[in-house]
Amino acid sequence: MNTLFDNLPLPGLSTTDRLPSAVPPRDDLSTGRPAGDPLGTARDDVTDPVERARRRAGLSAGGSGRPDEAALLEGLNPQQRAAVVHTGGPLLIVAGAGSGKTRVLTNRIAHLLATGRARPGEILAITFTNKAAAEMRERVEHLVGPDARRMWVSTFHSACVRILRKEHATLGLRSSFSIYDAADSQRLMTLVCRQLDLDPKKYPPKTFSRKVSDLKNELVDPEDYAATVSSANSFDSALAQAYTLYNQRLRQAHALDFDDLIMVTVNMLQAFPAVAEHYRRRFRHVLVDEYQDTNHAQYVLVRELAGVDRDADGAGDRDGLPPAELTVVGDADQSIYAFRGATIRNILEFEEDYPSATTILLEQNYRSTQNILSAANAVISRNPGRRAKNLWTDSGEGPLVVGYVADSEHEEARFIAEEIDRLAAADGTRPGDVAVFYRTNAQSRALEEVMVRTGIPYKVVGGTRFYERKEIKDAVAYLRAVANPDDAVNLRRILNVPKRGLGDRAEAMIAAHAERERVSFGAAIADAAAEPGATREGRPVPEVLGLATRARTQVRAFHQLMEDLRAMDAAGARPAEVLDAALDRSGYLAELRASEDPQDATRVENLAELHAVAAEFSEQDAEGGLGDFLERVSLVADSDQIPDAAGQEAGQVTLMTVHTAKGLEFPVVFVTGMEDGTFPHQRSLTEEDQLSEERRLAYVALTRARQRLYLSRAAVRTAWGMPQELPASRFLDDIPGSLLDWRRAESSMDTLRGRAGSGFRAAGTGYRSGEGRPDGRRAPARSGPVRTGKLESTGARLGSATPRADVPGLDLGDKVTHDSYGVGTVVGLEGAGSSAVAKIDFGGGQVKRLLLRYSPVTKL
DNA sequence: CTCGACGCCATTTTT
DNA sequence: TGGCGTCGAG
Repeated sequence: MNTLFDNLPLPGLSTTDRLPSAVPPRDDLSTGRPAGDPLGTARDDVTDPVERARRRAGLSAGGSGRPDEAALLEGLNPQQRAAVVHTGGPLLIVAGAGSGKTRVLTNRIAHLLATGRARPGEILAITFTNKAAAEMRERVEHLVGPDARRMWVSTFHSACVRILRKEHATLGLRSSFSIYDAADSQRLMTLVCRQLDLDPKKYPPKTFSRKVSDLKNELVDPEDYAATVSSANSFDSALAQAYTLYNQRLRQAHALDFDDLIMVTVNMLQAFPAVAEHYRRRFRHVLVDEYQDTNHAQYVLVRELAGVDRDADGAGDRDGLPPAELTVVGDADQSIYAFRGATIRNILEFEEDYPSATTILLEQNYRSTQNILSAANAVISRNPGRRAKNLWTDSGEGPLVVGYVADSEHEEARFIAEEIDRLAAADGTRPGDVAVFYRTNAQSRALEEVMVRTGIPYKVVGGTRFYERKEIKDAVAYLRAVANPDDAVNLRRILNVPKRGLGDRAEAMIAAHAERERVSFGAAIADAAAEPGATREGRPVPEVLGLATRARTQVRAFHQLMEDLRAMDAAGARPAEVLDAALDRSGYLAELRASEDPQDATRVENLAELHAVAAEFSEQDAEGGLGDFLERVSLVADSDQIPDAAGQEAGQVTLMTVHTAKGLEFPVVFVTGMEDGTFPHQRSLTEEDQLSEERRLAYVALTRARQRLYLSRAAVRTAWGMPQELPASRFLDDIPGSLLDWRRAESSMDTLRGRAGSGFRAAGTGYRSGEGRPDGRRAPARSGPVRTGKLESTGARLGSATPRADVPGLDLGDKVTHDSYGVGTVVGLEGAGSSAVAKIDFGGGQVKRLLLRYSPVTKL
């Protein structure tokens, strides 16, 4: 990913002579609050022409003597160059996979600075991951020197946190507000639902939590939502209620969830024009990476920060500011986060949103061989309604894409391991050059087993993440509760962790007290801990009812612990010290250590790891308090532990999901599980939108490969303990046969049957790998490498008696029987072939939409 | 209040 | 298949 860039000759960029010596030194640690100086006048006031000239001179000093601006354009193709130098109106850079977009973005920023068109403090560059942000910052810094530190290069979320921390008073939030991740939010939602007496079966908190997230991404607040809901719909009105209460609870806890970070910032900017103006004056250049993954809230945020495209609507602006220069970079074909609210329309309709926009297409790929690109293009080109784009490369054909059909996931894994060994022997491919992708985390198991067995060093990226581990969440909950005494969710989490005899009952009493007295849960704990008859601010502390003496003693101890920890924090203890004290004095660590469970040993190690992170944090930022550390923990999470180290330095094969792989590249890539039902995922098969997203996902997967690409599938995959036979992925069908080198084109079963086939076994047949089919014969369906068109292999599995591979010719009104739903009537038919769907009324109000391909439906 | 048993349910997830 | 949450018995 960085090779292009690293090889670029950069004359005259020794960073030492970059800074005009006239500029007084300033502590770079103070960048946390640079916005007090919106125009950056205190430091880089370069309105002085002399100073400006000096800066330019500094930039072009030394080396080849060529102006630095030229160096920034060196080695770029015409489109890239145009993107770097573009001036003025909004700019959309449509950057295909591997087209050097990061380089363009960084060079563009450097160019802005080099030409004096922008000062570092005026730049806001937004990425989606902390890693991408760090990388960009580093690269720009490398180009233009330490001045670059004054830029804001961050994720949407951390930029918002930075703004919100500064403006917390405006919002009535304490500055150490808590940030709830998805798990915290869900916990809170569970509490809320329970309080509302909602039946968790009918109204699952998990679903509610997700819906609320969706609503926030759409900037729909509880009142808005309640207004749209008809009282007739019990689900929606329950949701509206829950949303309202959930938000109240958040506010009481001085907490924001992830989605709030964006939404609240947007709301604030809209509600307080002066605040908005402040940031607009500051950020004269707004650059957004991965624009295709922005959701509506982020889209609006960008508009608020950059200002609308007034050239177009001619509307006067209140603050008399022209809009900032907006640059967005993205690739609609790589949008794979729609399920989380990302909307591809943001990039597709950028030109409508910003009528004066310029669009630049980057289509030359510097990453992959032509065969790999052709395969990827073939897959993505099937997506409907897509803006045509064709990636090309001049780096040669390269080897064919290798295909492999295994009998089972174990066989698939074995093939991969053998191939890795073979490549190592043949051309010295190192494990670190290799990545293995899969659609879902569960698929890593078989791969890992083989890696362990064959001794290939490997590393699984993703999965249960460090900060999502229970013990880490517990420890962090202590810290959060220390920093924010009102944080109900985290207090409740640790109230009885480790066990201190404060169970549901005690918790409920405290919660009831908080409700009754209209105080926070934390305050209620304080009340419960108070001596009988104690007073606070002249008034008697209200008694917490229903709390047994025993429980009261425990609450007191707990409260004392928390207060002591808070005192430590207030006295300036480092986060690591507070963490130490919390784990130690609570008995948490002791409990783990005493445990026999080997899992608990790893938990202790994980906590040690967290401690190390905290210690390291203080080394980097000696002034950083608990709040700063928590912010880091909440937002940075472990994205940096994952990536670059993965491939390069360590000689380990990288195992990860395709989602995780986005933005990375490897010389050798194995994409596994190329089966309909695995990739594309089962649940996306019936919805066109979702299928399109799967296809984009496949596109992302394929375009990660530089030299060699392997696509493999398993004829039988065991999911949830049940072996299932799965047909080849339709994405394989999309790839022209001429690009593929099938090492093994059919499964043993296909061979046994005498025909290649995507055969469907009868529902309920306990097939096990290696076992022959009892019935032997099957209707022909797909063939392996060379497919003769798409046969209608939509075999609804028919009862175990007479399997057929074609669709039962269903018509409206036909009577059918389904293995689990029983007898029903066909009331609707949609689609054809492999995506044929029938609507079947099974009586009793049960109308099901069934994908015939997978449903055990038999015509009667 | 705690612990064990049972039953349910299972994508992807930058922040 | 396994992880989690809810239920009943001590």
